[in-house]
Amino acid sequence: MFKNLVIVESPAKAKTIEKFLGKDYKVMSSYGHIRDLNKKKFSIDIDHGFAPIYEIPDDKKQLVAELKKAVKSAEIVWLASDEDREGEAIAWHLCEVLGLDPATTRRIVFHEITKNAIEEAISHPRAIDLNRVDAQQARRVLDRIVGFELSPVLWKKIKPALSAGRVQSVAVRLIVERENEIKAFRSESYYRVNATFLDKGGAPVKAELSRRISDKDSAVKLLDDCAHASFSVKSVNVRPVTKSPAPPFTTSTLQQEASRKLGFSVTQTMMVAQKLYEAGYITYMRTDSLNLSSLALGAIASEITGKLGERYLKTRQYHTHSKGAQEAHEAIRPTDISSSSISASIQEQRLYSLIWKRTIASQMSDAEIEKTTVEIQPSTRDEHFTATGEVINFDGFLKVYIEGNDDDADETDGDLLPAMTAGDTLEASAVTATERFTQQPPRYTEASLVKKMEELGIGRPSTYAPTISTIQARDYVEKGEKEGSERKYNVISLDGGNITDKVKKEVVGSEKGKLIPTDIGVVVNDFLTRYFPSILDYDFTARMEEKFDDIAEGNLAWNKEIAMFYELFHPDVDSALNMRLEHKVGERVLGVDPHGKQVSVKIGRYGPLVQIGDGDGDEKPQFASLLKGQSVSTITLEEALKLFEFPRNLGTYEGSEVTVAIGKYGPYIKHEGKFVSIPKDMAPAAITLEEAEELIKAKRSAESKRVVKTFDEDPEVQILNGPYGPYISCRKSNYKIPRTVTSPEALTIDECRKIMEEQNAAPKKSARKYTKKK
DNA sequence: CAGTGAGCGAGCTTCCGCTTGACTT
Repeated sequence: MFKNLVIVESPAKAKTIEKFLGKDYKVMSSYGHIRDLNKKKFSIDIDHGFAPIYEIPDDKKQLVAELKKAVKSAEIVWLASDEDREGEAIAWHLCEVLGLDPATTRRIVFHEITKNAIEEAISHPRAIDLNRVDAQQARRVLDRIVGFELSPVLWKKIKPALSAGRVQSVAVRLIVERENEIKAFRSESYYRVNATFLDKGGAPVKAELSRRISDKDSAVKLLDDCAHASFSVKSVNVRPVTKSPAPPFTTSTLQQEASRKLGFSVTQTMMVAQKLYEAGYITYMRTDSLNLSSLALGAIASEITGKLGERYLKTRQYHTHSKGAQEAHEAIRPTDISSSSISASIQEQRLYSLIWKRTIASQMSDAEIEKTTVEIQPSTRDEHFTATGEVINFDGFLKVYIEGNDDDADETDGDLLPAMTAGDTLEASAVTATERFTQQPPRYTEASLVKKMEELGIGRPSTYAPTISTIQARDYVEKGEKEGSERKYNVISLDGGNITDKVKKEVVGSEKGKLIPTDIGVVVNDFLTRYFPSILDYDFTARMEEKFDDIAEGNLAWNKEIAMFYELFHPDVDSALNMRLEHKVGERVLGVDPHGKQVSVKIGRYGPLVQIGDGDGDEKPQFASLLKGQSVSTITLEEALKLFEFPRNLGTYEGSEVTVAIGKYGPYIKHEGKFVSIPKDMAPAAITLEEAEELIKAKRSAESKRVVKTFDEDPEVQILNGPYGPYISCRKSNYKIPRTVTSPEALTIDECRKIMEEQNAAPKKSARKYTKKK
């Protein structure tokens, strides 16, 4: 028996605040939402005011039972879910399910987990805000309608099991449109001219010409002019600049910075952050707030003054400018700022250190920098050279943390310049014109896509990472694997009066980890933007958010707004479903084959394919899948016809046939009933018998390493090497080697038998379904 | 692991936002 029951969203939070509240309070967690629409059914009663039909999912039933029991034995129930739209709805669902009265149940909120904030919240309970709950219901119902009406259109018109939604479809659109910009981009070359001058004392001054030179002839001419010029200082300009620190982390900026500085994927960042949160090292990691609690501000201030001195402190409160931010939590910060490092896994330490530095820096003074610009005039030309130098007079926050940058800028200013005054003469020791190329727009990375999504207000901190996984799982987008390629460029130098011309090489255009649309992504996007332009509009979410705000204010009725939307949206769905097109969506006719039959490419049930014959006559068409790296939009007739040359017989090796074929998992070589995959960088159409033999040999040697140990006593028991490390195999059954075993190769047959027995005896835990791709 | 894609037919797939498990032979 206890007096008070407090329900929060997160179990880690429950643990923390239970400590603050004392023994009269029991704190439990709802683990997020406890009710939702059915996972598979539409669950919206369109004819009755779009009433949502909620249910408690199976994996929440036990939790709900426990909450019900706790409610019975409590005198007062406090609903302390987050102070945002979803939190309000969670509180309301709790009332509905637990049989509490929304009008009288005490609803409390706190933005920070401190004793003061919690006591303050307890002393100011309010009722549930039903208008805000309605805004959440509108959001939920809208997303269900869009997702569950649009996806089936794609199943019918393009390919089964595809999906569309308010957030994911716009994310895909961003990536497809960026790719289109890149395709339309034509790189141009120009010359950048750098020079090193020497002052009277022989000190070097690095400078760059104030304008770009468009072509090689002009560059040579300029260098020639410089060879016959004298140089003098035209002007010296010194001005102070200040730099301010970046605000503390939100989910989005943490994902970006962990990607730039630690090379983490957004999922990885969130997994590591979750660990840190559960261990009590950091505050909540799914947040859009820049706010730091007053307690935290005080602790950070004393940390800075104590370690670095008063001069480095500048207390700042940041305010978010993000669209749709709901600020239910604090910014992401260490819970104990006096710990600059923690003992945990390497990844956890690195992420923690990043958060610690960013948090400290956000409360530090501006850096004070003196920027010097010197203009250097050649006697033979109108344009001048510019040298810039920086002197840091006071480092401020730079002492601790510098924010990363997405574009790989190759500017280098910040050199120290020798003292110069106008009229000084300088001597040119070297002038170099380097060929450069205008840059195509950069492809999105996971992190830069999150940044863009946040700017547009689509998605929430809890969904950035899952959305990026979804669009990859649906094969709309994939991460680039191509390393960069070599490019040649000219370097023309003037050195000691002679002009020399060299060709250098650089590696550019690496696509590793960049998001690139697939054929399916492109076709789905073209289809959706054409037939559902309003949903795919970048401002759709922002406009809906305004409606939700009005609903939350009590100025609009949620189901009327949904009805208005539905009246416009649903007819578009119907007409898209029923339209008849001459060609399948995304189909492209390449021409005719030698027999005069039509050759076309399109998206089939299993992905992109080529088809010979249009199926009009009696003859059955022929099909072949496109290879990885080939695209519906760029494949030529010739390349398409080559795909029908498989399986290809290469000849014989060790007396048996060697054939090349295209399978479900890509191109492969078949020999004596064994399959050998062909690596991505080899063209299956051009592979030779010799190359195939090499691959077969390589596969055999890998195979021989697979067996770690066999036993004379029992040939059916083997220790094998698998992707997760060594394991025991016996008659098609596999057994995990316990973690306590340090050297599996030393296991005896008896030990193996014991391990197998134990695992056979152990009740097989209800095998969780693993949604494995392919 | 290693084609499958029409001409039968049924049944399945799918959204966004809150939360954490239990799981890797």
